[in-house]
Amino acid sequence: MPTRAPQERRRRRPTAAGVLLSRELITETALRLIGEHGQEALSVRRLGAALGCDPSALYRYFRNTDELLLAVSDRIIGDAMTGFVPGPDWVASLREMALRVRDGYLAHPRAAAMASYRITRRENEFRAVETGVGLLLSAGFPPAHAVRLYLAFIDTVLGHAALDAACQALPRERREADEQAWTSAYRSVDPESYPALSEVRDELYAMAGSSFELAVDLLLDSLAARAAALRVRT
Amino acid sequence: MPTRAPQERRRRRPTAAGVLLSRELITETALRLIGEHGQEALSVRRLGAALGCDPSALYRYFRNTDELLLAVSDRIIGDAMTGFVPGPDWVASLREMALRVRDGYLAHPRAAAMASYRITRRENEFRAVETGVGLLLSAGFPPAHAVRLYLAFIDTVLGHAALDAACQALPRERREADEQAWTSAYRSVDPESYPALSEVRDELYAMAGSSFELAVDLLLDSLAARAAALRVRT
DNA sequence: ACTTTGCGTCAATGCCGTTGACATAAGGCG
DNA sequence: CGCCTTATGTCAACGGCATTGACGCAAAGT
Repeated sequence: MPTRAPQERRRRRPTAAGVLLSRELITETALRLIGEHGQEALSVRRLGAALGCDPSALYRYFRNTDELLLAVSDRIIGDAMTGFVPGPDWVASLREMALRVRDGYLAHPRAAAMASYRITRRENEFRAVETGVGLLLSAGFPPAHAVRLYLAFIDTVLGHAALDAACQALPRERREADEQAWTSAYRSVDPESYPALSEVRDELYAMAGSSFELAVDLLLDSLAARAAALRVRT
Repeated sequence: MPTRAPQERRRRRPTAAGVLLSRELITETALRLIGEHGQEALSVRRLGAALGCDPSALYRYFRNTDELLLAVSDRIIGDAMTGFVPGPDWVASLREMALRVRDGYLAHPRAAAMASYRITRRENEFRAVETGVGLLLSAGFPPAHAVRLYLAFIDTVLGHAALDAACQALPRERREADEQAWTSAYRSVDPESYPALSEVRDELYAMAGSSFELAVDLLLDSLAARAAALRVRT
């Protein structure tokens, strides 16, 4: 396996522009490109241009763009969770965990959009599950409940994060068109056919935003209520 | 109605292959293509081939591929919601709506991934929003709350549906490997490093399933609690 | 110093969405 | 019935995309 050897490269050769390529440098540059110029800035050709090398040189380091994006995703997850330590308040801790995951995804929307539903089964994921389940156990839930509730929690977080990231990853004009729909198309519906929509027409602008925090808070409220009910019963 | 009503076409002309094009036929064929061969099977050129017409003919019906995608997306919503009539119990009605949307997306797993986060601005989506917001208004929420809570609700539903659909769309062996991970890799972690995981090891198999219904029920519990609190306060 | 070979470069392939010019037949109108 | 307008299918072309195979140079290992 000449190209994707995980071990240190033995031969290194500067590009025409004098750059020394490496997997790290490539993933970093890809992240930077996405962050600076939006999602459509990431193509093999543009990445090559940004790195000062021929586009095809990247194939010495990644089998294809999918593998490159997975490498980028790995890095995102790691970045998001580093430094997180759960506190004594399990609800607040789960909340912070949710926000961290969301922020990590939103920082790199395009990569996130395609990575959210892929299970990495790596160190970082182990630690996240351990942390989340541990928090629910500390809340007093029995193991069977803790596992199921954690799944509901993390899927809600991931689902919302993926949705938000996917919106963010849309080309600017499409995203703006989608958002404007709530203050134009939706505002001017026929009151006869759509009475509820008409009644809330002055609030519809809120539909353009993200519901992430509200949804997480609603979910955590439910978890807190169930934990409290448990404590009363026992 | 601002639904950009594409008024009935007056002139119709068969393609070289003898097909009469229409928005309906095109969206149907697109949906079928995606379902049969994955979302990368959907390109203007392939769609043209499947329809027996020149690719550029499609631009007589849709301004670009994005608009076509929105039409496909709206059709999924329509299929999911046809025949749904909200009952007097708003919680039960929202629950049924959630399940219907989930099933609609699962019926087209590959299309769901690319459609879940878009705002179609079309009739079926109008009706769905009308229904959902109407239910929340009937629960006693003021307009501003109804809109925000509906967004949290539908995003939770769509987020979960997209996750489930994305898993469904994975190649069989990969999906089974992912599911088995919860009964193998995760079960055998080091108890010292991962105490919580070890404590729940006999329940981890549940992580392989979907948390959709539990998550929806948790959310609806929260909504019901807030509605009750509202009623007490007033 | 000599050989080996990793890897950057070049050129080419075959996709993709989209556009503008063109041709033709459908349908209104007299 | 025949003309005229125009909707709409077709064709050719453009520029961008990911990916590949051949090539040759220089770095590593001896």
